[in-house]
Amino acid sequence: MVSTHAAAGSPAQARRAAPYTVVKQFLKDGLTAGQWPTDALMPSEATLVAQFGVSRMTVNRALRELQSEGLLKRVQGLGTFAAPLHPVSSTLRIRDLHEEIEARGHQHHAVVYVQRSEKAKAALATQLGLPTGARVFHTLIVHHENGVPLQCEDRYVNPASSPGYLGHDFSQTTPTQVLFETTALWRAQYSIEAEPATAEEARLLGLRKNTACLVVTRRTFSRDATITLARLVHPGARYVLQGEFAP
Amino acid sequence: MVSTHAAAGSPAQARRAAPYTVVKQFLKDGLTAGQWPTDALMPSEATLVAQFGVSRMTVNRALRELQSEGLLKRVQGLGTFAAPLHPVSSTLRIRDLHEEIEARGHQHHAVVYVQRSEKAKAALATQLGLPTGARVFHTLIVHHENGVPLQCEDRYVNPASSPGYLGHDFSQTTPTQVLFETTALWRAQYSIEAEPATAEEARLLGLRKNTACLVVTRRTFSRDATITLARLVHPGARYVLQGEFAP
DNA sequence: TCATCGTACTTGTCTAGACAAGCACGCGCA
DNA sequence: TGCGCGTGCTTGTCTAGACAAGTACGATGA
Repeated sequence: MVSTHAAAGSPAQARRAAPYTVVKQFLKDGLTAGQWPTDALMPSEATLVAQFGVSRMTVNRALRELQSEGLLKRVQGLGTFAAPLHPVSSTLRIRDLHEEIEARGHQHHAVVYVQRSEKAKAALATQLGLPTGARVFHTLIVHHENGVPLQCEDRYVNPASSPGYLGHDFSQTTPTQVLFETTALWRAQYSIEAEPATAEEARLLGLRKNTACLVVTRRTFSRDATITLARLVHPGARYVLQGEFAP
Repeated sequence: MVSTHAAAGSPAQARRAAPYTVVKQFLKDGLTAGQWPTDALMPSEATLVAQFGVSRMTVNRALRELQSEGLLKRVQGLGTFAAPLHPVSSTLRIRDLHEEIEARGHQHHAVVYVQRSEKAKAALATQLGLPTGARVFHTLIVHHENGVPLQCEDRYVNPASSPGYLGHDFSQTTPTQVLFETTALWRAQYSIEAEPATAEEARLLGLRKNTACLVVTRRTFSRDATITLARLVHPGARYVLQGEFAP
């Protein structure tokens, strides 16, 4: 095949779409149009090569990317199949609060209530993977957006992971930032639930007791150890997690 | 370079890792070990080609995949840079409730309280992209896990998107499944917040009024129109959204 | 009848080389 | 001094061909 790669088209024209994106778009369009229902056999690489007049590597890249985006399933020796078009599962993005407030163009400030070393009780020690009674760092900070309390951050940190943790001024920087810069973050677990505010949380956030709150519990791990355990309490009426997806 | 592709190694041995995965792992390890701090210049493709003795396409694939995983930033003409190692933002998976319950090996059943066509009030019509007073389908269903009410699903459906919606028996199948099979799902928006249960919700879920609930609001779109608007209310004490990420 | 082998088709991966395009920097010129 | 252009580095993409490996299925033989 002669290389048609070089030229063509008026130079002032918008640049030609890369061939692999053309193939991707073709398949994507067909999928969203219902041309290939779930588990239908898609055209083989050889077919697409012939159809678009490109090399197999190009077609392969298009298919591989669509697979990694979850739109296709590929089985060696069998073929390529249409994946269930997002079985209503989806993903939700969780951002750092400081970032989020700044991104809204609002002002963030933090009030530190607790910043000390404590002896861990049994339950806490277990969660951090430490022996009962081991010393852990504890901070309790309330974050405000434009002066309104938005999050109560109750955090325990494994001293082994971040020995200098307590030395920071958390009215100027956030624990998240500190931990992020001083530890090798490796894995995190989240859970989100609704709970009534405890008496203390209600006081700190300026709420009535038992107000519905959105509670995010986050555990963060380095390769070997638990770095930190955080309980983030948000007034339900003021805080919303939002997400979106598209195939 | 002579092709070393063919042979080597005892045949009974575990198959050699693909070269691109070797390069990927090398870079991943260095990143998590802190060898390249955020925004550090990573080795160029040419360097890695020389270092690993593979072709540029192979190195390129490794780098491209790491970029799509968010671990690297690449700028044409400049180089490859270490991305901030997940700036604590992460993603949370949202699954279909029916799937989720079955996956736990539990029994799911649903009680239908409302299943009819209604005239949309102004606010609702706007959200569905319809004129005020247009007819919309309305279902109100409570889902149980092993007999315990777990979710109250209040859903409005655009008749244009799924004309046969009301014809289904929702004690046997879920609206999610029906809509998924009959419409071309294209995009969805989520929001998650904590709210006290309304009187009606409390009654349906067997809760005291004002109990903290986790409320997921989901809007789903086809390419052109809004398909459905759903309000999913979960008792805070019984339902937890969980997620995890790793680089 | 049933097990086994070969074949055709599929995806998985790699190679060596090529041209395009974006960026930084330094040299030369006005 | 200050502007512009060339040069060298980088990534972005494509090609044609190759071998590997997994699957299905029909043909062959016991």
